[in-house]
Amino acid sequence: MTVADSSPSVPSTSDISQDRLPREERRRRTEATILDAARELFAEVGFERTTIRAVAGRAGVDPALVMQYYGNKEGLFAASARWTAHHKQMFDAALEDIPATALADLFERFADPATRDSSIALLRNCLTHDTARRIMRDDVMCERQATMAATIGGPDADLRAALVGAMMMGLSLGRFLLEIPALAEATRQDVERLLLPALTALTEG
Amino acid sequence: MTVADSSPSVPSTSDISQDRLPREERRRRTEATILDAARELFAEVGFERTTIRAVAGRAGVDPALVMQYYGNKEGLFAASARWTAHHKQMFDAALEDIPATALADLFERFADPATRDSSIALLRNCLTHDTARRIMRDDVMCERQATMAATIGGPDADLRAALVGAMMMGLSLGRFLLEIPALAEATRQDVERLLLPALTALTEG
DNA sequence: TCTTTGACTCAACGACCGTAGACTGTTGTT
DNA sequence: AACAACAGTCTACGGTCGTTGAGTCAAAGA
Repeated sequence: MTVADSSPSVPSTSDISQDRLPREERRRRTEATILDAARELFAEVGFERTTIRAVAGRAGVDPALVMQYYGNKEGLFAASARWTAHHKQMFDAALEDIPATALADLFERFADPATRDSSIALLRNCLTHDTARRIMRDDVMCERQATMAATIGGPDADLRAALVGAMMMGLSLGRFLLEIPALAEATRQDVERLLLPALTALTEG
Repeated sequence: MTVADSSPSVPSTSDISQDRLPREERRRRTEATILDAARELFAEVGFERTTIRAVAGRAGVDPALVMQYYGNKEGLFAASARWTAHHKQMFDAALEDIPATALADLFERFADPATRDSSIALLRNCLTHDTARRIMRDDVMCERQATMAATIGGPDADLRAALVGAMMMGLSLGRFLLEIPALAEATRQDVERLLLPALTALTEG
């Protein structure tokens, strides 16, 4: 039995009484409600255990409507896990600011409810779902890596940048997904204080 | 359609012509063959996409036999992903040897065919399967962490050790699972050369 | 007001999967 | 040689899931 099927037809977002709305606006809202429900479930239980019926149930909608809007389950996931690259600031970061910028980016991404679910959905599924893996590798890791490597410079720039990315992934995993006690309960300040020197050793040689 | 169903009844291990064997020995071999096939598939495609029928097919055996030996799919996975703690050497490692020891442990684990599959199976499923997550968190990360923290000492010992563990996880993920080019193609020497100072900054303050 | 468009639902199909129970044939025992 | 034990197989059930096509009903246009 799928865990996600438990929640009945209680919409998660505040879309109560969307009567008296123009048809187009109403459609956009239900479409967004479905997408939010999908993101939540993909983040909570992963792609395989997430059911179209469960998504529809959480969104307060018929399962067939989900198919009509997103084609199939894969399309729904692709729409849910789309990466919002808000690390433009990384472009402007000087060499000595890379560690702090990378850490701040990570913590803010997981603190903001708007980006948290899609980040977790991507992270949780990137080892078992091909689309998630492709996005994580190409759109997240490789792109970040290129940006950082340009600032780092030197013969090992790419590898150094990739290692910084790997460290960030390991931290996210341990703290937010596996919830390893020592990592999950530590304050952001303590993590930054201990990790900054290590990352700096990686960016500056 | 499940990818893993494609391989027909070709046993993976060299158990051809196990006729003329005492019954007890023969049973042990088929049981091991099944477990190997399961480990491979759990490592390759993950728990959900791995089918009892596919495991049986790869082992050259009837699906019902898998059930008879391991009870259910969950039992089969638990038997496949059992962690073989061969990091006893970590106990003897002095403070300044922790980084090198941790890295050597990681590389050897993924190089040895005997431990590689179960490591990948555990890693690939620890975000979407509860048993894998529990083993990864309690039996792998927390235990390692306690061993290292005892050597590190100081008020931040636990967090420092946990961060080292997280770095190792991030590296394993990026290099062996996601196969991020810069990480997967780098030599072991280059990775160690760049990572050792960073890990040392973490263990010694 | 009549018609049409489109958001949304209902009911069901077909496939796959985990699992169970009865069955077969060979091996070891007396 | 007859019998018992057991590794291994065959067949099928019950359930779930992704997906589909026909149908419903309210809102927009003429």
